[in-house]
Amino acid sequence: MTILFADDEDRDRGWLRNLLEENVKDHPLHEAHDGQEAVEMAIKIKPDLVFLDIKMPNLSGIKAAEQILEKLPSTGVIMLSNFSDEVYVRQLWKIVPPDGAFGYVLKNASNEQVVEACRAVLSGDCWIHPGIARVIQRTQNRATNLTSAEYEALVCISLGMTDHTIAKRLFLTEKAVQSRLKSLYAKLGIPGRGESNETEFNQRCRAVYLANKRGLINQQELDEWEAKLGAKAGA
Amino acid sequence: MTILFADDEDRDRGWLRNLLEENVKDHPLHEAHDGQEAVEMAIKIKPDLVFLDIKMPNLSGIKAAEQILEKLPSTGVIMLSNFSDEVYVRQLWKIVPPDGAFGYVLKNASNEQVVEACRAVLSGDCWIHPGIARVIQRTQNRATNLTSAEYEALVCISLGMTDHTIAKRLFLTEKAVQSRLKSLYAKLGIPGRGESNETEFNQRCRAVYLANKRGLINQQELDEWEAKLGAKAGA
DNA sequence: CAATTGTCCAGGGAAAACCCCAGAGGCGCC
DNA sequence: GGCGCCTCTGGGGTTTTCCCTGGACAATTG
Repeated sequence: MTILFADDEDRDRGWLRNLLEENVKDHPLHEAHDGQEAVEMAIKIKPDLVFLDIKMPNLSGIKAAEQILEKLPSTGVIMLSNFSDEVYVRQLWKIVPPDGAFGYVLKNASNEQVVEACRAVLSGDCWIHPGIARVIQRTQNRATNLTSAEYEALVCISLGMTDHTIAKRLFLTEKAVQSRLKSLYAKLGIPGRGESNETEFNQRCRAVYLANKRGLINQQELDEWEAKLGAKAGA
Repeated sequence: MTILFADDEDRDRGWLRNLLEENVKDHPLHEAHDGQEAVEMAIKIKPDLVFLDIKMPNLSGIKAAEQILEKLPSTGVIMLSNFSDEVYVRQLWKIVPPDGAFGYVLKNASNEQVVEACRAVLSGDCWIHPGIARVIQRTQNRATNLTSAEYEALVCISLGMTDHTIAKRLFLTEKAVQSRLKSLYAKLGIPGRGESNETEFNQRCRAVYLANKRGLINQQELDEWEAKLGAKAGA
């Protein structure tokens, strides 16, 4: 029962170490300081359980988890996050094997909750922080869950692209782009021009605002997309 | 030399207490758990130094600082923040008396840095975290520093309002709104339609993206504005 | 005082965003 | 097979946003 945990913040790492030493005894503990290191160490020591901070330099916790699960699918993974962002839940959902055990705990969790999550995952169960229960629900709700096409469009307008630019980048017609946007607006519940007698919105900006508010996107994610799409454009 | 510190997170509060006990000896320490409590305690015990987390329930650290400085202008204030958001620096700049001592430290600061900031403020100096030096610079640069009119416009489009809606809310003509937006775009360095041969942007959304990226605005701030402006609209 | 800067306002024009309608192909599911 | 869902497509429209030029006023600054 080996445990690996990765976090770039000294303070959080210390907290986690103390916590695990006291409460989950007799497990060898290993520390990593970023995502890259976590992956390398995991492959070497083949831990049963991995704690990963989401926000880490070099390699995000999500991507680290992806690589680790690729090589060692039976590893238990517990994500640590400061935020209840839906983006991450989305991504995690994709990379975790259907029968895999994983946990998602927010950093403001109590010590007991972390221990609980730890025990659950070690015994093959999942543990989801109460604070993101509703987020999980939303990702499984038909009416509000975005398709990947809609999500792509959302990212693009969030970066400030025009319909025309999006069409070029994604190899679509402008009509297709507008079609995606239309259904995106509908799913986010943004009233159209005719509807809703008083409040008038610029749907494009409103969509960005709501998406941010719901944690569908966040600045870090967008910056990565910007780098990706920008590079494609330059070529 | 009394010290008061306020933070809603148990973990951070414990960290701060230990740190101060060990390094800044012989000062009575007082804890508050939110902004409101911090203000009340400050008025009672009249501390020489106050640590305030920016993100707190009931009353934000900024607002708490404002109220404390109103009653006790000679209090030294050190803000603790997770982020290097320009919004907060903007706001802090306004409420701190010109000759007041204050500090701004990010939460990922080392223990030494916190002690250093503490000592500086106690002896009447300011201490600004290295990570936000450039942000401070920008707030004082003519070409990039937004006027309050431009900032208002920025907030409004970030919330997803149309020109027309903004005009109504702010009691302006649409032309005036567009005028504000135009200079906002210019200051953010967003190329217009004709310029910049290839890259085409939807300036409105692009402005929101860049403003978020630079920390001019953030979700929490926007939510507060939304509540404020929404209420005004309902009346 | 003059010069600068920020703000507001105007008209007219081009482009982008959004609206409604409808249809067709692909996909998985019962 | 029939059904629903997602997606792209088309035509033909309205509204909004953005552009340009230009003027007026107040406050600040040299």
